[in-house]
Amino acid sequence: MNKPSFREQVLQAREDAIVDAVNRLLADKGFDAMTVDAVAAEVGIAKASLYKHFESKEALAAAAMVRVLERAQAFCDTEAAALPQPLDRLKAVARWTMHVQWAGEMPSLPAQNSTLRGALMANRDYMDRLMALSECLGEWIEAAQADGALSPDVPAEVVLYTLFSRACDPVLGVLKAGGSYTEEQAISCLLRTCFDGLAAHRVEALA
Amino acid sequence: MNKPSFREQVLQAREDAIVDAVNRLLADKGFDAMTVDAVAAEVGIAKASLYKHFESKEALAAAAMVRVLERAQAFCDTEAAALPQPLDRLKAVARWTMHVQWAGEMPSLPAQNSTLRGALMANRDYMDRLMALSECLGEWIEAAQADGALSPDVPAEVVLYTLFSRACDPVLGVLKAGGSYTEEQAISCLLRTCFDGLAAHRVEALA
DNA sequence: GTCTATATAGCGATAGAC
DNA sequence: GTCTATCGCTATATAGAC
Repeated sequence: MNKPSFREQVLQAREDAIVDAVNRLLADKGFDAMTVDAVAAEVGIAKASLYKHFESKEALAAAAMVRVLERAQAFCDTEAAALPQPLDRLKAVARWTMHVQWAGEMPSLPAQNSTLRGALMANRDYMDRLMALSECLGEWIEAAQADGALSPDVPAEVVLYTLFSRACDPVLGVLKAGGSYTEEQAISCLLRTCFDGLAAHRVEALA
Repeated sequence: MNKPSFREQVLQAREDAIVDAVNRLLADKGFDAMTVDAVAAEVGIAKASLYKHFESKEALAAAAMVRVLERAQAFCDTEAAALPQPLDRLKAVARWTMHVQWAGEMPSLPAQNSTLRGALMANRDYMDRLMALSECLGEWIEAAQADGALSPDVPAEVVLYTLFSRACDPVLGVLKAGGSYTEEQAISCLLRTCFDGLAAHRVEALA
């Protein structure tokens, strides 16, 4: 682990700026509508220079995904891990993803683009980070199931997929666009919907 | 209401075939990856002929959306309306949308494509059907809230948006691709997740 | 490594004959 | 209304000078 040279630091800073721009565009317009020209324009460099850093548009998207996965992992390792109850950790992570989405920093990729899917699954960095995060969440899910906090009717993998899906749920964007809710109101409402469902629980019916 | 001529019936049949193909491709690859050439190839006619029936790619997508909205409305007017409880009607509709998605017949459009959004909102047919369906569901939602079946913490519009969102929830596709669940198992599980949430209810904790 | 300029290809849409 | 052939544009990716 040598100390990076000044030149390497400058390079790293430039790549960070590129990933920033990709992240913004991905969150705003989506992968298909994002053009490499737009990325270059936002960073303020020529398109050809981009291809010196990343070999394809898919690689750009992968880099943005890697970084958001790193941010998620960091949140899990610190703030979420500090909570005693597994269920509360999962809720904290879900809440965090919604804040990221509200801030316009959640790069959301189309599930159906096959060339993108292929590039991502061939990307070691991306897959490793995704696996690591899934494993961390998976442990909490199983713990929450074991202590009865999570419904036994929903398999662990379905819980995991649902958490990932809710991180990109378009409902939040609609609520933000509508303008009738504060960030806290909208997120709390969707969190409740996710973990407690749309239906009333009617505990009082037993009284 | 004159009886349509034979020529008009042939035309109608052809347009139905076009919408069929568009619907399949939209469900399979999404709007951006769907090409007009592919639509023409699947129907078995020349691309130029397509443009005699629909003026743009966006109009093709709109036609597919109109038809699925019609199908949904028909389900609401018959099978769902036959159920006595508003909550059960909403669950029936949600279940129906999931069956459509499982069958690969749910055209799902990207929420972020602005030209498509503009074309849809300028399309009278589409907007009218969407409004009609939303109004129908909205009444049931308010009725279910009034009788305490739906959580009072979730605003009616959030319930509505959530139902639309779950109709396109990628989780179902992942479960189908995984191959470990039957259609009935997967859909029942997601229905439960949607209406009752991921968390356990712990009614027994009161005992 | 950064730039300008360009190669290459796919796609939406149209022209014009029949 | 259907076809073949093609236009016009855009977007990814690259060549080559500096």
